Amino acid sequence: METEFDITRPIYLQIVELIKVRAVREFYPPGSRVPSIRDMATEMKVNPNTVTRAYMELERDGFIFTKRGQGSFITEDKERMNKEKTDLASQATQLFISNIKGLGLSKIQLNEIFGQMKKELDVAEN
Amino acid sequence: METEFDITRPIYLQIVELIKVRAVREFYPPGSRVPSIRDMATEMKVNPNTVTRAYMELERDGFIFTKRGQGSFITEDKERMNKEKTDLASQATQLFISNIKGLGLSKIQLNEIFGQMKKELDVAEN
Amino acid sequence: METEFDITRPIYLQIVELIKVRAVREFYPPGSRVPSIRDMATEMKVNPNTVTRAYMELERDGFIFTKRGQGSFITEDKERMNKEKTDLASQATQLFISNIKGLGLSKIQLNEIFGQMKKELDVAEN
Amino acid sequence: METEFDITRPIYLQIVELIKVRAVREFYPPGSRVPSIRDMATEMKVNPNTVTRAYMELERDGFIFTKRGQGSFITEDKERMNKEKTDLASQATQLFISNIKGLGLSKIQLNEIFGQMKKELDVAEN
DNA sequence: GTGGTCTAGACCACA
DNA sequence: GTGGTCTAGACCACA
Repeated sequence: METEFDITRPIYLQIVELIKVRAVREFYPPGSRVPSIRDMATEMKVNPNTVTRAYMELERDGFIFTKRGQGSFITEDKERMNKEKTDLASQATQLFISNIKGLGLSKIQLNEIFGQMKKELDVAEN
Repeated sequence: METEFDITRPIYLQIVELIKVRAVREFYPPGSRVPSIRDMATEMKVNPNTVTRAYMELERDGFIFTKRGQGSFITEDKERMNKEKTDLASQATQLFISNIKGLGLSKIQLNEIFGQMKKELDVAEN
Repeated sequence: METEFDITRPIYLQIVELIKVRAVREFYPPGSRVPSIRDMATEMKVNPNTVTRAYMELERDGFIFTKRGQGSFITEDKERMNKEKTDLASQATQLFISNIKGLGLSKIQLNEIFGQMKKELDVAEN
Repeated sequence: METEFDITRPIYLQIVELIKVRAVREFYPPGSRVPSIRDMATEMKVNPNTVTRAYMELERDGFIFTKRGQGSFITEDKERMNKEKTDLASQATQLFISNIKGLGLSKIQLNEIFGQMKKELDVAEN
């Protein structure tokens, strides 16, 4: 099984993204400790090795840093976090555009959609 | 393994959606024949039974109709197709909102995003 | 082989009807659990997939509802059950008519038949 | 495959009944020739041996008689034919009763059914 | 335990 | 060729 529709990606990458989303949303605030590999593996029901790989990726990426014997911590680098936030927003935007493009929606329909988005995201129309 | 990361959905439902997207985008125009179960199974690298299930779902749903011995065809019901288009747009919108919400983006950032979307989707700002 | 004699219908549809008959006759009362897929497959000596298909059909039809991990249950919707009862009666009636029609029975013979039916079905003649 | 619901019976018996129904309805009038084994086998898409067995059954039963080299013919015995007619009517009646019994229909519903039957079978109510 | 999904492969009816 | 049905059997999620 593996098709152009199989949207599964490696589990370790899914964990990488989860950590990023949680950090950006300050569920894991800057400088806070992320769950231990063991705990995360239990939560995710995956093998600890998989979590290890995810944390290695995050560390190489500068998103977390590890203190021997103490655990891993979210970066306190605000620039870094902002970049991540921007990336996530950008990915979401690109995904939306590619999903919507080609549907042949009318401008009226598109404007309705934007209206809804602005309302739900608290962006005042002027 | 079942985690909040596991975004896999049943393959047959992924095929259902693929057909819908292709039809709404008129890659499969109204009334046209969709690939045979065998061909689709080959294309997707899945078992023919899985495709059969997807096609059954689509037929039950009134999205395709089947002529025994001849194949399956996209509905010519314009209302039906419009409803599907609206649904796809709505799903994409909801997904975007849930992805973006909670990132704590500023109004300036959000407006930039809307500007980009409008540009790529050819919606004139006024 | 496909002749006007071949009265076989798909096994899964035969199971669908069996469940309906048993429910209408309250062998499976409203809200009661129907046998598990495995048990029914064993009872019927068919493959579990075939029973699964029958149960899917019944669920789609609103005749049973399924609780994951617990089993499938007969609808408690009385309207639904009454409709089913009426349908079964109607089918039986049509079958009888088509079997009897064209035999060229005399009115006397037909009236004898009705008399027998009324007697066995406890419908008082007046 | 073979369950309590599998209502298939031996093909040769199905052919036996078909011939009887056709004869009683005078599609094959008394004394007329029934199709040759070969023709019937072709019509039914079954093996000639199967038809042979059906015809043997019918002959043993006195329903048809065979003239060497000429074919098989429907009995001209009117008593015999009447008995057959009565049997078919009786079978249909019993089937109807067993289908309807236990459904718990009200007398009103049952009387509606009888009304419909009488109408379709041209039995005047008085 | 329960149902849900999937594969591999067979055989059939229809055209 | 097309879809329809079925078997045998695997593995999974849910409870």
